[in-house]
Amino acid sequence: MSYWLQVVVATPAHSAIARPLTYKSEVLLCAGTLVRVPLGKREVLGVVWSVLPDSGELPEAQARSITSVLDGLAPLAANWRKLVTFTAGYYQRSLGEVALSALPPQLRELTAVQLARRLKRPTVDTSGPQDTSDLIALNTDQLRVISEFDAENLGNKRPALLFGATGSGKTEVYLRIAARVLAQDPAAQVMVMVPEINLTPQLQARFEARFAHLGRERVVALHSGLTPAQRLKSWLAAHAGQARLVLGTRMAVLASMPHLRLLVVDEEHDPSYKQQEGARYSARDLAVYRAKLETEEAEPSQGTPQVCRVMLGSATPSLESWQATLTGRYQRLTMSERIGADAPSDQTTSLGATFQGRLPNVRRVDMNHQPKHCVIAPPLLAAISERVAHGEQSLIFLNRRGYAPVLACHDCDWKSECPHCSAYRVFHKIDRTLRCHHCGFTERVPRACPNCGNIDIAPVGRGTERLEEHLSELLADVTRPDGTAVRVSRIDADTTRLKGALESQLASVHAGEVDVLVGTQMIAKGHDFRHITLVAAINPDGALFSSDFRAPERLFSLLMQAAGRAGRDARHSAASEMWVQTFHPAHPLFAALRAHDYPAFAQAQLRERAQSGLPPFSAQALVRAEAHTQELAQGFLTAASAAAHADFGPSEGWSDLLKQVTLYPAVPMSIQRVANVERAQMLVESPSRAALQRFLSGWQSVLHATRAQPASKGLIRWAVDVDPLAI
DNA sequence: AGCACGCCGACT
DNA sequence: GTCGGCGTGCTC
Repeated sequence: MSYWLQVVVATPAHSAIARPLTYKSEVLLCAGTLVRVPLGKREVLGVVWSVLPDSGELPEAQARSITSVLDGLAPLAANWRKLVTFTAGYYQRSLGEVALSALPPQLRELTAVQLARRLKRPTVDTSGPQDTSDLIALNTDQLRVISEFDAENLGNKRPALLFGATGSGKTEVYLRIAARVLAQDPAAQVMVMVPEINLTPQLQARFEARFAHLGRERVVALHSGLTPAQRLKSWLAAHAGQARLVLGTRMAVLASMPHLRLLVVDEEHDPSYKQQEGARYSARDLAVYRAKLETEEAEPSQGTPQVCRVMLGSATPSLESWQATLTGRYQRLTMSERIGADAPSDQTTSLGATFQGRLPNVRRVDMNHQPKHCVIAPPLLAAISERVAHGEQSLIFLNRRGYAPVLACHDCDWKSECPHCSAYRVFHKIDRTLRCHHCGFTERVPRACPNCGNIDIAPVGRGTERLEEHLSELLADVTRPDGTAVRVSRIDADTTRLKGALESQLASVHAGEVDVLVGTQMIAKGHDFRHITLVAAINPDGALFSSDFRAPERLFSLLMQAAGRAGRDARHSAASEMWVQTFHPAHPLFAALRAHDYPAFAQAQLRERAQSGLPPFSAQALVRAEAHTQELAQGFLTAASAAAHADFGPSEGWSDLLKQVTLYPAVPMSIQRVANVERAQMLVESPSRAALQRFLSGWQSVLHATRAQPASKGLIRWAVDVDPLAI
């Protein structure tokens, strides 16, 4: 007697296999069981998706038998499979791709025997003392938002958005609500997500200290910075229910957590929650969906209903989440106090209410009234000098690494273009190279113009490397209080390439070994520099008139976050400043920034978005195509668009659906060619998210059929990006 | 994605 | 004469 199993395996969306494959088994296995199955000449990991009474459409003889069962592992729960099914459907990818990418990579290599050996290792449960900081009083804001959050447990259990400025004590709120969920139910699990790996160690230490009483290994991290073995270990602990709290990046949202009762998404506006390859999911949006999935409706006969809440937190929420609080779909929790000062970190202090930290004063520098071509306006330079003389630190932002974005010949029109991309190569003075930031192509800087032989080739524009050099020259005569010379330093992706480099450079800033720190946005996030009293944005104007409608939102968030770096130390906070150099000082974005008024900024942005029918007032998807010629890439998209309109819609009501969906013409992507591949994209938009979803599902087969046409020969790949962040 | 099969250039 | 380039096609 054989059983017929539907098994999902890791097949990419491009392959014809989008649905589960049928295998034979001599033993009955339940859905969610992990198995190893033969696929072609290989043996791969698969997940049993369902059990069938027969082999279905497939002739029985063609079905192969499963190789082995990973029976040491509990089957993946129904809710996990529902989450994967939703993710695959919503983001237009195959079930197998989503399911298998949610499992730790090492699980694919392990045989059943190796896994059994791994699982046998006992975990020592050594409880530690409870963190005494639990005894520290919360401020009134924190107490209020927690009780508001709790009140929803009895109501409609909406997702909550915790809106609170940098340093208002959001982390302590997360800790408290997590602690209570864990205490109420000895099996309960909590997931806390952060945008970047950089931010996990300090947060992990804080969570581990607070939950030490639960025992060792009850708090685990899950992110791409872990070794394969660590990742497997964390995943297994979460899957077995052993780990009570999982701290992770976006990938963690798909982890198996059978007793999940709370999800926290810190810095929910952060773009890194959107996966940028493969299944392009938004971990924040999936967290909201997952909480809903895990919240069972109370069954009359049963006792307490199972509740899983989700809390999103930000000082500058995404406009999507903010809009949801305006319509009442999300619960808004506001914290307006900034905790000051004397606390060891941004956590609560009994003095919080008395010594409230103040947000820095924002100063706009009108660059129209400054000397031509100056990089640092004289008043800003004077302010920085003064800070140095007082022994205070300054932070200078420029979102462009390298020495200069372009190298150009003065005689002919040669510029440092990348031969493989439609972009300029950036001049890096430190190793005298020209580097393409898109494909990585690197060459030594030529001595003379490769085109005309002229020696006079010069850098155009400024990056962090050049700004650091420039500032060192400008500040050469400035001395510190002890009479020693000023110390200018730089932190960006180039200076932190080596492992541990970021940590050591941050430590050097903390130790006061740096007076002026130059850097890209990577230093705006999370790092708590206590002695910085001046923050300056050198050239933020680019985002004001960008073709990307989300650019102002990102800029506002970045500047608010940067401003939050200044004056966290109460001794200086009254005098701390955020400087913004701009040619458009009257821009409303800066007015809102000056007032630290996110709600005003959001209101203005949402009004514009509503008028233009942009998200969150519409739903978007992008189809991207790559080919060796731009014509072919665009041709594929145009053909797929035409096929969607041709009268052979895949389902009933297709033409009505089309009326609710706009397909824009195919256009080259903003960087048209990368590594000698031409890229094109097409925007699909609808006022209704549901209509867009139905359209994309129906269109999927049309896209595959278009790909199979002879005209599409030479197309390298295509993919759909649902809810894209950049257009 | 892997891993095959399948036709055209520089090598022991 | 072969080794190997990666274009095209299949995997229950």
